[in-house]
Order: sequence, then C-alpha cells, then structure tokens
Amino acid sequence: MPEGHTLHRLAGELTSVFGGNRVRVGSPQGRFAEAAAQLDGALLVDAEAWGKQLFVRFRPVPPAGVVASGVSGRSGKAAERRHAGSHVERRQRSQIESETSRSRRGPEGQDDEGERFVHVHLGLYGGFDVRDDVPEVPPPVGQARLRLVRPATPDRLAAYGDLRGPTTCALVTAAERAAVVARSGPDPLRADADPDRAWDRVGRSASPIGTLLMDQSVLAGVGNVYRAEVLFRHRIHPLRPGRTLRSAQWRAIWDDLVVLMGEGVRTGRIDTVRPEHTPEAMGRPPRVDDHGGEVYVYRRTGQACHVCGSKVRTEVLGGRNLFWCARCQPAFRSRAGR
DNA sequence: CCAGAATGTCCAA
DNA sequence: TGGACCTTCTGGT
Repeated sequence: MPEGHTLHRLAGELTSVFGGNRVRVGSPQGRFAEAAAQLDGALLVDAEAWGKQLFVRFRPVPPAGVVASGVSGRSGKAAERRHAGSHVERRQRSQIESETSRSRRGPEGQDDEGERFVHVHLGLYGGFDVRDDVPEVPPPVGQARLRLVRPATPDRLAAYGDLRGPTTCALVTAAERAAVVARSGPDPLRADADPDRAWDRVGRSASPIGTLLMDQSVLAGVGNVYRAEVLFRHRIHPLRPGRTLRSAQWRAIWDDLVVLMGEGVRTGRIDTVRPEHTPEAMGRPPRVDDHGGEVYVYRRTGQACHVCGSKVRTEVLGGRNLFWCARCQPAFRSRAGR
C-alpha cells in the first residue's frame, strides 16, 4: 500500500507509538537479525519519511549492562547475554561504535549523538503494521523481517510493529541516510520541498510526464495511483513529454499533489475526486472493489469516465499500468499531423 | 487450490 | 526488456 502518503503516515504512527521509548528490536524471520540484536534495547527517537523512504532513528545503546536494566525485567538477562556475545559480535559492535563516533561530528559539525537509522523501503509488497495498547504481543503473522516492541509499563499497555516484505531494511549511519535523501527529488509532503528542483528536470525532459512523475529522483513520493489521478485532474495525457508543459502547469500539478497527498496522510486513503464527482453528488454507487478511496481513472479500465462518460483506457508503460481518459486527457500534438 | 496482479525498484542481458 | 525481490489478496477452477 505504499505511496508517499503511506510512509509519512507510518512515520507519524511510529513516532507517536514508539518515539522516546526504549524498544525491543527483533527479526523473527531472521534476515535482519544481526542488526536487530545491535539495536535491541536502544532508544527509538522518531521516524521520518522522505518520499517512499522511511528512516527510524535510534540513539546508540549505552555500554552493555546499563541497557539491560533499562528495558523490561524479564528480557534484561537475555539482552545482557546477547551483549556479552561472541568475538564476532563484539568486533561488529566496536565497528559500529567507531562509525558512530565518526559520524558524531557530522559534516556541519553538529553533534548527532551517533544516531543510527533503520532505513526501510516497502517496495510493492511491503507493509508495516503497528498496534498500540495491546494486552499481549502476539506471535508475528507471516514473515516479519523486523519487529519493534514497546514493552508494557505499569501505566501503559504494550505496542508492537511488524515489518513484512520490504525491499530494503538496513541499519545505516547518518551519512548513509543523508546520501539516500540526496538522491531523492523534492517530496510534496515536506514543507521544505522545492518544486522548482523538480521542474528543472521535468521542463527539460523528453520523457513522458507519466514517467517523470514516477521517477523518485525527479520528485519523491508519487506512485501509480497519484500519477494517474493528478494527470487526469489536470487533463494532461500521460505520454506528453515533460518539456512541453508550461511551468505554471507544473506548479499547478505540484500544488495539487501537496493537497491530495496531504489528505492521504490524514485519511490513510487516496481520494482524488472533486466534490461534484463523488458518488453522492453523482448518484452513482461508491467504489467497492478495493483499497478504499474514490478515484477517476486508476484501475477503472473500460469503465465510464466520471466526467465525460467515455471508457477509461489503460496501457503498460515501463512495466507499470497507465490509466487515462482519452477524451478528458487528449493527446498532445507537438507538430501537425501527430 | 492455483495463477495472477498489486500503490516499487534494481539489475543483468 | 525481463527477471528478481517477496507478500497478500482476489478471481477463476
């Protein structure tokens, strides 16, 4: 379920549920076990999204033994044993510590306190389920690459989060995190994002606008649904070359994405139809099939366009399905006869 | 039950 | 361009 709004929503959820708490970190499925053991018992500071990338920030674990008492009683012993560890584990720990102290003084000379991050990218299948206020933490459902647990305290029930099917789940330094961010285009969901940075790419490119919108180095966070929907809302054919847009058109698309995706963060759904085209306004049945959210064209192949009634079209572009209304989004004619 | 598709991205040929 | 990654859900048998 991951377009940018999902990740921003998830970041907020992780921050409010786990932020400021020492957490148990595990990898039931095993593929993140080594890193999880190193983070286990650390302070989870907060989580943050950049486009579709998620970073969960941890403060380094104080020396072994101190930590164990800070977590929960029962797990303390196990954590202590783990921290004593083998030679290999000790060596890895000291590597981590030296990386940490190196990054302590970042490029800007700031004290980042040796923070480390779990970098998560959900990919097409991934999901991160968070449950708060549970009396018992159940065994994981399916293959959990990463499990976070906030143990119960006398005045608060437990919480947990399970990460399944991600394409990326990696322990990274502040510098590595910064490198990922630097590769991303501006994210409409971030207040500091600069739409002109994206326009620099879009306005020069011969690639279809439908391709550019999905290119995370052009702008970060848009996926197949928002791509299809924002192009419909602006009556732009998805194959139209980016450089044929006017900058005002790009700006309107950007501003629309800010609103639409912001709404997505709040509601957890992708709703893109204007008030006059809602099921209630039009007296049509609501969309029942999947995922929730009212849309104009996404996965509505062959169905009638809510605006003009002609059939929604689809075509594969770069391995992903495009959806558009040929009447509402006429082909761009760059030269006579084409 | 199995095949196929799905809001994603990378890499090799 | 096609496969790999890897999980869940749906629609057809």
